[in-house]
Amino acid sequence: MAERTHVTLQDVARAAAVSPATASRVLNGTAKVRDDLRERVQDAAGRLAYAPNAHAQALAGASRPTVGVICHDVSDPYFAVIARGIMRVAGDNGLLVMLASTFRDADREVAYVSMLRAQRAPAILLIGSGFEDKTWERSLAAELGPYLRGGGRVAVVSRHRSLRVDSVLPENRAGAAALANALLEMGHRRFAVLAGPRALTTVADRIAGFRSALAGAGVPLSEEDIVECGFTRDGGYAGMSSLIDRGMRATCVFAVTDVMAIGALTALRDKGLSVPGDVSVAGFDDIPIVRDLTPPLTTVALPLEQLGEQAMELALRENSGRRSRIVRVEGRVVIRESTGRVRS
Amino acid sequence: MAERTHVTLQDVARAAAVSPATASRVLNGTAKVRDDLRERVQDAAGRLAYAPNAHAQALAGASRPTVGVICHDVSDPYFAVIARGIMRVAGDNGLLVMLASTFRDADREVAYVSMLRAQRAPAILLIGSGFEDKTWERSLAAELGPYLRGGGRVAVVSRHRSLRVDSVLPENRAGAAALANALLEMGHRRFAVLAGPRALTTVADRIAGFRSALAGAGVPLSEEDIVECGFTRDGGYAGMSSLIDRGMRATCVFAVTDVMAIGALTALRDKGLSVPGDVSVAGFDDIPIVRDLTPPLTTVALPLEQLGEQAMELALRENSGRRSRIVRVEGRVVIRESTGRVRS
DNA sequence: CTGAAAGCGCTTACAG
DNA sequence: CTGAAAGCGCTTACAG
Repeated sequence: MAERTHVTLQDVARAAAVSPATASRVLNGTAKVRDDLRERVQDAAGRLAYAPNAHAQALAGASRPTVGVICHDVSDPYFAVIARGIMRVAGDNGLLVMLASTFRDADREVAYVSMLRAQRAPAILLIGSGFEDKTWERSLAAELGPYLRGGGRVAVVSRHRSLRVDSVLPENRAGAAALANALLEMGHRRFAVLAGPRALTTVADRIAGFRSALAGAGVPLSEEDIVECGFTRDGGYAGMSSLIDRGMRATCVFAVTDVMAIGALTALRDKGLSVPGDVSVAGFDDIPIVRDLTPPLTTVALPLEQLGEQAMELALRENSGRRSRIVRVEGRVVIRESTGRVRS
Repeated sequence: MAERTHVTLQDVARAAAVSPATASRVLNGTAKVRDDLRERVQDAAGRLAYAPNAHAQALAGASRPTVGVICHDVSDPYFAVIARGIMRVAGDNGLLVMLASTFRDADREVAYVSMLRAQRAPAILLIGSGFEDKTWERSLAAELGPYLRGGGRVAVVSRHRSLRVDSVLPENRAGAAALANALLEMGHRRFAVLAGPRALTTVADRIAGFRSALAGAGVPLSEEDIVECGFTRDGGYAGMSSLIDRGMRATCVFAVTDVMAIGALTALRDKGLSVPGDVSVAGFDDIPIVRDLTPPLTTVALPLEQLGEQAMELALRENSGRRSRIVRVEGRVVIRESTGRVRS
């Protein structure tokens, strides 16, 4: 490998025949400098293609303008929309944003937090449901605590409360309950649920909300009606397929995320079943693509972009109180053509 | 804001009653240290929740394990799959990956490169078509050149060659030509193209390939048959809508990306036209979601994940030669149900 | 306004 | 094996 050789402030100062201090002041605009010196410095910097060493700057006390955002998978459309909101607010505040995917690997998540902490990033955002996992939470808290005490800002979206940091929380229970009520209203009485891992708080909350609304109407939802499958499009496909294979009795299937519902719809198509003719399907989140499906998907719409905006704003705005702030965000049931009335 | 106060190596060393040098050696495992000292250091570090300052480490010469990846929009499914490939290879090599979205803003792109350069990231990857824009290219080259000379690694995907860096290039012309031939074979003779900005090299190449294959068969493609619209799902929707409104004569529409084709399909559905009954639709890229559309989309499949893997590998593998390396990647036509034969 | 100097928190030869 | 010291490249009081 070629020698790593960099142009330094020293080099620029020397070329401009000024002190490093003066060169620094010119390049950062932190103080008035005589015109001719300023020009010489700018000239030299341009000529030498000088790029300041961010590490040295940071070490010397300059502030870092790059916030870190950690999610499970940037390619998940749910996250993608949230990220857009985060970046909008960050951009408005002159901040750059760098994203990382953990693929739900706890170690990797801690590694990213640790790296961001080591880099003294001004803020860290954690997006997406956490696991009900004490060990994981503890090692995460072990990173986050000192980071916060050191002046770092943290905000999370959809994360279990026990982290005790500023949070944006979708009303998963209420949203799922509202959806259940809408489906009951359409005449459905036999349901199945495509669930992701139950240890995910988001999954648990959505199932609980859905189930309690059904219970309120005297409609049971047994454990057999709940298929636990991957929290992905392929998971939804597999879950729906097995549901069909074992002889589904449900008139309506609730997939706990739109992404899973997409897989479910394709599984139904592949098995030759029609939606909503043979069975109705509903999801949760309202990611943009569901409008392009055939039929368009009934779902609980979360203001995803706002979720991201609010999280970034929480991280930006000083928390004057002594306890963590929580912003709760409501979902709204959107009925589209993937669900139909039951002919009685 | 709370005082930013951090635990330093000094603090750990003091607490363990050793020198900073020894503490450093223990924490990095760079040299043998007597067992009792080692334990004292590890104890102290744990107790104080010590996190090394990455800036100081970097400045002192340690290597940085985080590569930067810059794309137009992480939420674009095309990029998402490529990113997965990048991350797989990076993970195998013990590297962390941070992603950034530019939203096609040249200034922002340069800002990210500059930041990564300032941070002395070991490698920078640029993903996605560039504009045919000299000014942009120049300012980018002004950052990349010194970065490379300083020992940084750069690799790009789908980027115009003039940057003169290691590249992974999909065979856009050949792929589009093969698609055109397949469609001709199905009996189509009247085509329309939904194109993104012509200044994007990817768009220009795909149109050129498509058109030249048609020309080879004596089928003209006039400028009026090409609708220039946004390089997004909404662009495809708008482009298709206007095509319909002005009285489309084509039997087959080629959208230069799958993402645009998705919008086109929905526009057709909204106008009450059936695919492929009334009109056939084809895309390019083969992003995963197109299998879930109804009907599934005919397209040119690019091995997207491999594109990312190869780019990361280029950045990792020393370039012994004096010129930049180019990896060309072929597309493969995949006929699905969104295209049909023309009954003659 | 400008410069010399100290200091940010590490790592790594260099001595012992 | 261990420690004192120099140095990485900046910024910012502190003097002038």
